[in-house]
Amino acid sequence: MDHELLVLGLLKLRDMHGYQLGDLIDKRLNYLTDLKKPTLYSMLNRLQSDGLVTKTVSREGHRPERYTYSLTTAGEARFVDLLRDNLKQPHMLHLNDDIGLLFLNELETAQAQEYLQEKLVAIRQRITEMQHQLALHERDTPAYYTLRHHLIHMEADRAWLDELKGQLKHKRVQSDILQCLDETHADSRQNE
Amino acid sequence: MDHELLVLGLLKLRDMHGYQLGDLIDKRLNYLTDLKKPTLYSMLNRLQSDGLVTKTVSREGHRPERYTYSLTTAGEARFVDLLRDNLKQPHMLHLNDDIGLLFLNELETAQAQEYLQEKLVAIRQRITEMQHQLALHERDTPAYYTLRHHLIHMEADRAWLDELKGQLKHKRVQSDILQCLDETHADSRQNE
DNA sequence: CGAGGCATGTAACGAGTTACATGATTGC
DNA sequence: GCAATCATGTAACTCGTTACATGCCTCG
Repeated sequence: MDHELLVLGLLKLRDMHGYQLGDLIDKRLNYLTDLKKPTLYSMLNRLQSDGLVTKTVSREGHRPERYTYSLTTAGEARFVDLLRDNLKQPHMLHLNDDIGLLFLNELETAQAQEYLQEKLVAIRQRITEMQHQLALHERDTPAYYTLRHHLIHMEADRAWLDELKGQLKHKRVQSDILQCLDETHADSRQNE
Repeated sequence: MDHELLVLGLLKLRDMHGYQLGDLIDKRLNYLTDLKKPTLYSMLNRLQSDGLVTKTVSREGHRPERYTYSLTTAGEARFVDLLRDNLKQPHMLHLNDDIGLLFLNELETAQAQEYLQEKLVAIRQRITEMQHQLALHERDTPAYYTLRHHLIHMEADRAWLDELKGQLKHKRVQSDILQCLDETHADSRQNE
């Protein structure tokens, strides 16, 4: 539902046509999500049949037709609902990096280190890019907030990778993911 | 593909049947992802028809049948491929919280503060829970790594929310999300 | 004149969710 | 005896992706 919140919110700030909306999300808000254009277009159609937005055709010269969308009253109400939920809810954050991390000891230490180093370099670069982007915005604007929030998380990641790099050198870790399986049924019966 | 990595990786550590796998993910690895059982079952079937795992039936007493899965050689190769990609790639992290953050000024300051406070309380609680979970694991084990990584991010979030709370009090922010729209086409023509 | 941007889609597909079905066993 | 747990699924659905289609405009 967060994509819906995004689209309704942007339309609340200003009426827009689909392509404009899509470009904005692709080019300026790509750090928030990566909603693709076809998904967006079909969502706009759904929002319209749900009565949350209205569509008006317009054409400038001989350029392609534009369908400009505006929020209806129902759309505004829906927006507020979604916003409230989004702000209250502590979104469960699922970091896909962690899944690889879980199997780190299935690889040679040297290999793992090489891969993680690659990731670290890429993250450092992203951080720099984002810092430049952040510099373009005034303090205490919404875009500033989200960029800063993002940056904080990326820096947390970088710090983490630095820490991990150091620890990997020293010891060979052993897996304990499955320990619970043994514990759980240890008293009742043997598993496998 | 990360779910596939997870399942293959767990099966590499130990042969398991579907329910066992599902329970492990639900109860011990819920901070990593929230793969549901039906999804898991259908994935296991797909992995089997792709020749990455094999299935063997077993029954203990009159309990329901179990289908125990093991990695094939192809499965192991696939696992290593996925693991390499996962470790190298700096996953783009899309924080859904940020979408709400973007529209913070569409709400009364007091309201926004109330909602964010609610989120903050929930996050603090999660941090405590996770600290307890972390205490159960030895240092330098894979589970320890992932839990610690997670904790780092949640603490980053908490710090961020504390910072934001302070800043919201002072000033009324104004939206600058759309500034780029005006800029981009300012020279060519008027938008809307 | 060709590449790339503007503007909107369709079609086929895949991954994931919820709700439901089944049937046995265990624990209170 | 009733609820929860064990164990495996099916069916219908939503969301999202990729690849493709169309056609006009602008810039070099």
